[in-house]
Amino acid sequence: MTINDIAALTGVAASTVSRALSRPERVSRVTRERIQAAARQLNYVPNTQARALSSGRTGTVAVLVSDVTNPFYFGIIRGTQHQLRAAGYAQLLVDTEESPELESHLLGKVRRSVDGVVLAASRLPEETLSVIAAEMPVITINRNVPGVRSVVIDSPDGVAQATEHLISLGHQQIVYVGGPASSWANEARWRAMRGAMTRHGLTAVRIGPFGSARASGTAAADALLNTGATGCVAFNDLIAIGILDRLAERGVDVPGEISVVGCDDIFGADFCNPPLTTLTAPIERAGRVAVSMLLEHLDSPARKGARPAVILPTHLTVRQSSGPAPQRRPPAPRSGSPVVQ
Amino acid sequence: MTINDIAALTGVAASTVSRALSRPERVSRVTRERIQAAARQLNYVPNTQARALSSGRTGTVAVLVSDVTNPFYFGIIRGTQHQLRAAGYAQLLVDTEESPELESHLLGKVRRSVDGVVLAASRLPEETLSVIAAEMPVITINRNVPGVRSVVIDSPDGVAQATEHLISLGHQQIVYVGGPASSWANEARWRAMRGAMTRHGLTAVRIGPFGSARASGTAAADALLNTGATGCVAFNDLIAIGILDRLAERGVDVPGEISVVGCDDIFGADFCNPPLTTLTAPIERAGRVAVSMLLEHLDSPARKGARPAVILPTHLTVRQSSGPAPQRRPPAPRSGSPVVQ
DNA sequence: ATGAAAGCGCTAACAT
DNA sequence: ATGTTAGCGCTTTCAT
Repeated sequence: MTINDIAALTGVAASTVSRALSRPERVSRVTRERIQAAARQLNYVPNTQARALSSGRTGTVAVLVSDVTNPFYFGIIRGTQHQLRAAGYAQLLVDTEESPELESHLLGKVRRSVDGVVLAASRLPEETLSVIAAEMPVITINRNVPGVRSVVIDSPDGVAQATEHLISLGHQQIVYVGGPASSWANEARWRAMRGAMTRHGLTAVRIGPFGSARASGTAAADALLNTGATGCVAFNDLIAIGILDRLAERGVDVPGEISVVGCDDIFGADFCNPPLTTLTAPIERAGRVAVSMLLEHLDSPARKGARPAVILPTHLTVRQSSGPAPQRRPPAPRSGSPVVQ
Repeated sequence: MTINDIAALTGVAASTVSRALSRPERVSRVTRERIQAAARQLNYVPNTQARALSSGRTGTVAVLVSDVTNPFYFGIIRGTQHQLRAAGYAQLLVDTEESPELESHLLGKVRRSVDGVVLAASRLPEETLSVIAAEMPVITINRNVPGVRSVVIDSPDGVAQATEHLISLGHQQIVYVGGPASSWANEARWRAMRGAMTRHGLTAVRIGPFGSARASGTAAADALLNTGATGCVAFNDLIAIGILDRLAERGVDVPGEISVVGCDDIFGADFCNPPLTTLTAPIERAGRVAVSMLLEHLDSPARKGARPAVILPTHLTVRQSSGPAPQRRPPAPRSGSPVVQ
């Protein structure tokens, strides 16, 4: 089933069939309708590869995530999937496994197979990113590099809010539980927290880095207790939930003895125990916006400057893992050695 | 950067370059190394489209899920992603949005763009599935159709275990909370539960169908209370967690007044409140095995009969949402009209 | 408005 | 073992 079959059936040239199907306006109404009818009748489906080979456009967009295992990306993937589908694009899902090398390698591999790329949480250095963005349409999520279109979720602002929230509850010693060292968002969140603390004459403490996994919460919770803090803001909900697990295991009451605030509001944050106070991020929307911007750029690469970066707001969702600071000084560090930076 | 550039640089024919890169053993050692060196130096990346167009193989596998939003599929996607990557394949992720029409349409669209398809929870009728499987390499997950390779998670067996578990705790009135009507797994689970109940001289009751979403749990919980049952097994964890939400909202104690058992053991089932007793399914493994079987078939379509279907065992994980049946007769139905089938 | 013809980059016979 | 020659199915000049 090729355009040639349709051409034979309708008695026109293959090129006319091609036009009727790709640029209907360039063909007379009657032939167009005849061709389209034949195509429908023959149940014709264009061959993507052939089309791509001659036109250079693949109708596919790659979405790179650093870890398919992380629920945060599920939200992103939902958003991209939704928007891509609506525009008739296919989605190539790629897991870079937190490795800059792999990311760069895979990017090279898919380069010719896609029209553009959504980089959700790239681990690549700035320069590399700039170079890549110059070679192909790229949009990053939660990563701000000059000259590269991006959508970033304003978690830093949210982290500041979260910090104020804890401070207003009487907490004085608040710890930032750091995420992966290579994460751009991690640094941004830490800076925001430190800033907020400083504005209140307090000193922020940071522990970590920890991996973005629930299991990391164990070590994080132990380190956290060791600091003697009464509250913490974790890099993300996964770690926060892990901290909750460990704290329960060690018999520490949340929020009675210690308040825990997460980040992102992933699936599960509202039904864990206690339900997690967290920064609600428009994750799915970030995915959708990223794709919109990318496709917008694909359609008119001319307007280079248009919407180079959009920032999506977050808000604090207070649930039950945060509460007033304990009245009495928290007990001294319990055990183990500090992991304070 | 094409094979022609490499050919020019090394002074051989393009076809030799092609061979050196795709079937290294068919080229003399020296030329092969010379070519490979040149390819590396020029940073050559083969054009997937062109390769696909002439060879018919795309190096891509489509994974169709009925709803990217459902955490169950995250597990599947992880598994397929992992295994596909290991074999050097790319993964095209497709969401069929629970619609058989859309599924069939998208299948037609991607048909020529992929080497094979993994159908995770197909909503297509048997005949359609048979037809498609005859036309292209297909493997289904949790869907058993004669003549179609499949990997099915033995949840029915698990549901039987779960039912016995509840019976052994003294429950007599146990309800099956049904999932989507179009789900093959849903029917299989219901049959398993009914069978187990019958073996113990009890009568199973089914409510539903409900959609595979946490929000469905609200209606499900209300209908459940209305039956006066002391225990239930839900089609999946998403619904079960939704039931837990609603039960808490209505002040019903779990497992004191009613026991809730889920199915699949998705992310979150272990940290919801109370932690969910559920059937632990090897979800990720199902994805991996599906891909292995598919690729195995792609490599040697000859052995048609090899491993036509594999069944993956499940096991019951007892947590805190199930317990002894309440001593006294449960209170009479509370409100609303029954949704009993 | 339509047709003819030349490729896109690669693989796959067929020769040598 | 390597070179030659056709295409794969489509888009896209360039003619008409």
